[in-house]
Amino acid sequence: MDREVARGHVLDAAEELFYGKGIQAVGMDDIRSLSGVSLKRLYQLFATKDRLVEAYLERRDLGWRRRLAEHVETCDDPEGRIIAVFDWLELWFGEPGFRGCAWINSYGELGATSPTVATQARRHKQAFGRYLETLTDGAHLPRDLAGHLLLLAEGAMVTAGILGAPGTAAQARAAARLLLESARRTRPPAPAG
Amino acid sequence: MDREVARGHVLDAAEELFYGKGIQAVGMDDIRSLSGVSLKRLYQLFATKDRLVEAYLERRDLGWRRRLAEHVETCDDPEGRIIAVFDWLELWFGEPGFRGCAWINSYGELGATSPTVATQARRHKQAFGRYLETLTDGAHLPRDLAGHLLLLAEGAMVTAGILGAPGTAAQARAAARLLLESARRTRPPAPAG
DNA sequence: TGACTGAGAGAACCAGCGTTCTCTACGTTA
DNA sequence: TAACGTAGAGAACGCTGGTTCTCTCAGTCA
Repeated sequence: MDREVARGHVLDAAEELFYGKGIQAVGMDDIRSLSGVSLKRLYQLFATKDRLVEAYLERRDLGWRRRLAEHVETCDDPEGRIIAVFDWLELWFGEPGFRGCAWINSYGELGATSPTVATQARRHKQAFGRYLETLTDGAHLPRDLAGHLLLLAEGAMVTAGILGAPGTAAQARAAARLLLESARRTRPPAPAG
Repeated sequence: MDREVARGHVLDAAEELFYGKGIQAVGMDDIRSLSGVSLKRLYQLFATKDRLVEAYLERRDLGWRRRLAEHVETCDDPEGRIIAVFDWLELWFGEPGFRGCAWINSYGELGATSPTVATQARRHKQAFGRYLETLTDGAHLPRDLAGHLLLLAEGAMVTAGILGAPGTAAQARAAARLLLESARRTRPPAPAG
């Protein structure tokens, strides 16, 4: 089996298990069973469990942000794009197996003891925050708004994860609309021409 | 040593260690060392680690909500009380050893495998949400606002915990003010008399 | 005084798990 | 065909940690 193919299988298994059950609840043996990659090979690909966790979080970060961006880019209106973030959250929350934000969960589990996990969580949230800033910049709205939207989105992820309330994303979107209107009122769009 | 005194010492140790390092990173032996209560006594007080975790989360829930309510009640103005929630978050975030929300962290760590922890986290968040509803009811503002404020507060806890950004609570408070104004505009206070 | 109860200290037991090692078998090349 | 390198299966190792057991001792009551 090709090295890259094996790597992909291992990361697929890691993502399913780590996200679904938590990192410490999953043993390297479980990864082996689900991926079909032998322990020996597994340790050739990832020297320690910590490295596997890091690779899992890195790959998921790229995928998560790509999926979000792809959805947002289906919308042409700069302000609509901001709202589209919350539409995408709603889609995500509704996916089978949704269990909250992988980075929030990992950070809660290992943030205090694993610098690797703490760093990955911080990077992911910073990247998401910067992405929201590109959206508010694109709509000529103040960056304060991006900060507020970040809080709403994070709160929605947590609340949807713990409470599983079905209307959480819609609630966040409604709040986002109100904040967007407030921001538009204080800083109207650049004059045409 | 009196039973209740020993129980208090154990829970003090549990709270310090579980909150600071995560639940799975702390062994019963660590609890014994810090509390000064022997393992035998410890297991007489809490039959299993799971029961100790439950008692820790229950006691912390009562203390956390009491401290919040005490701060909020220093303010007489119904709308000011709503803002006071975010003032209190700012105080909390600034405390030494702050490491995010104990329930969000516990849920991330054990929510998928421990019904005890999942239940405690859900209960705590529901109680906090209901408390916010009493505040919006008291200010004659719609309950939608309470839901939005919950998302902001949860998002602030997560963001302050992971990013440690010092301005997070102030940002959440600013967003809360905007949402409160929006809500007041659509549903003005009940007519006097 | 002498059996009994309860407490503390710490060893012991047992299971889980990260990591490594052994054994076997198969494909490749001279 | 025969030596060799590599891979897989799974046992083994060592450590951690939840839980229980043992031993000792102080205090109590007949």
